[in-house]
Amino acid sequence: MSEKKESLNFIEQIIEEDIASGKHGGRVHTRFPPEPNGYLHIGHAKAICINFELAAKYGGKTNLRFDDTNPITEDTEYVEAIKKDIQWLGFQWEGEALFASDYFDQMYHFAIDLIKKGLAYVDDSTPEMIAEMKGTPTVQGKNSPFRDRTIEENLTLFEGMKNGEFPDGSRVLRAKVDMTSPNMLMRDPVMYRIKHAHHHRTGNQWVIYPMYDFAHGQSDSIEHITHSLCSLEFRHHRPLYDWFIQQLEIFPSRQIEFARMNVAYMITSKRRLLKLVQENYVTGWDDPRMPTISGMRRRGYPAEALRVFCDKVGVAKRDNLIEVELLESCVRDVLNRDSERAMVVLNPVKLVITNYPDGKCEKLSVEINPEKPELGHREVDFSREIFIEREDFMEDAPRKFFRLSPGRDVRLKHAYIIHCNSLEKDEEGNVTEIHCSYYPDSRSGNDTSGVKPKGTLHWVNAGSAKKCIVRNYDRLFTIPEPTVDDGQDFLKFYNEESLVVNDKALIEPYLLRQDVGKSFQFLRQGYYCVDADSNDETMIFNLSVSLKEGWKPGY
RNA sequence: UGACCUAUGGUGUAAUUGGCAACACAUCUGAUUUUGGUUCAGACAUUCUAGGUUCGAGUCCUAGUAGGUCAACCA
Repeated sequence: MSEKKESLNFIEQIIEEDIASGKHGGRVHTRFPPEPNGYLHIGHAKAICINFELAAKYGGKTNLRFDDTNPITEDTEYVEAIKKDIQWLGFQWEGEALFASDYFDQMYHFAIDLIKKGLAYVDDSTPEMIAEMKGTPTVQGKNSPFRDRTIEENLTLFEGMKNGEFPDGSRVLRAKVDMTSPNMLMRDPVMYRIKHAHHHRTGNQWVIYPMYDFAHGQSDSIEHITHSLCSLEFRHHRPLYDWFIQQLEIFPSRQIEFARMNVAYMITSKRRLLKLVQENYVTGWDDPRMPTISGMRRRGYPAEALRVFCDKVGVAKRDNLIEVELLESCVRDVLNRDSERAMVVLNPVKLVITNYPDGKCEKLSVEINPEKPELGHREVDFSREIFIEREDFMEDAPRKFFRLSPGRDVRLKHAYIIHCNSLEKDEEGNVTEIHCSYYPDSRSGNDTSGVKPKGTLHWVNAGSAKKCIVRNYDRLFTIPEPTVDDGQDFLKFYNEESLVVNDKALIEPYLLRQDVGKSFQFLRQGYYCVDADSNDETMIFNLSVSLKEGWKPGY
């Protein structure tokens, strides 16, 4: 057996070094820490895959922990949606879902520890004054006049903060680190602020809430997380993350930063996604155009495709912009393998087979999925009148056009080879009907005609065709990076044609009453899934991704 | 007027740690095909720049250049 050396990403290298050195007894424990203030998107999908797959690879565990330390933006509605998305992606966290708010009491005592060590103080300065004293990246900060309060006074005031004796914004608890540090985050960061707000889990029990820097690392430590993975923006937080753990003398979780994923034509800013929803540019968080996990699910992207995509994208520390084509390739791959085939005519034109007996109806056998022959066949009606795709016919066709044109032959998929004889047009010159004759000995499966047409067309039987609605989706924005210039006007790059509804498409009856979410390959066109808006009257299909097109008509 | 991070095909990641620059996507050829799909074969790189160390540098050293991040009582 030839051993192929597997290449490791930089996080795996760190983990393997830790295991080799016996750190934490070789244990690997990660966590996915969403804030329940919005829906998960493609960027979260990458973080989820990394955390869960890395832990699984090394026999470890992954916690789901909601980072709910800001009561005014968070809600249980998001908690449930986030859980659903993670499970749909195919992952299960260790035990029950956890919450940073579960540790509020412990964090409070951590803060008291720090005060007692002379490493934290209550600051009465206004937010403006604190910002002023903090300096800028290139100008050192200045010490607060409240920095040298006695431990006893700090203890009393902090307890007063906790007991609700002071109004919002009047005081904060700050860590006493170093106002001259070149790292802004080390300039006496705020640990606790006063917020008389209702928390989605602790209700009105608390009026002080810890800041991210005094909650995240502490939660990691409490859960004995070994490798705390986050995105690059948190690089500057690491010295503070380590400082708190060191001063508190608690379990030393380690923060490791990786580059978050950017995908062309997509945005992952929660604020901007919310704006798209609120201003009705999309129909909701799960609009199939949204880069949210729920949106992609409704779009018909299989969870497996998302996982494969995240794996292929890799993990590194440099800024990146992934082409959507890679995502679409992953989606096609899974859908090609798994989805049933069906014939749907999106833009119908009638075709009459003049030498086919009127009133005759044949049951033709069609394969369900050529990639899975074991699935067998089903039957489709064929008769004298059918519909074909308008784009599959051209009166004056170039030589490279392999479809139907007067005088040319073409194969009807699963049926007969036909020869085009004539056509009818309306006053405006639109083709209204195409007349063909068929070769009776060319039936699919036992073709003895010897005719070798260049192309094969999909079709639907006129007598049994049903109308449906097809929602064709395209990228949400017209340029790859709609937020590059950092203007709020990313909306000017909104793609007005990101949704085109087609209500004249014709399906074969087989497609009626299929399960919501089920994917089909509409032969020669693309992958579509059944939308939840479908009902007994009308099926609604969402375009997941089109088939690759090897030939583009030049008109 | 700083600190930190990052630089490898069009895109994204590799390169057994100093030994023939690899894989995937995209693009372009060609073969196969009753889906112009799938599948198969092939093509596509001054490793940011300039010096240096070395038999040998994507990898090590020096100096540049470019991009990113940091000044919420958000996470």
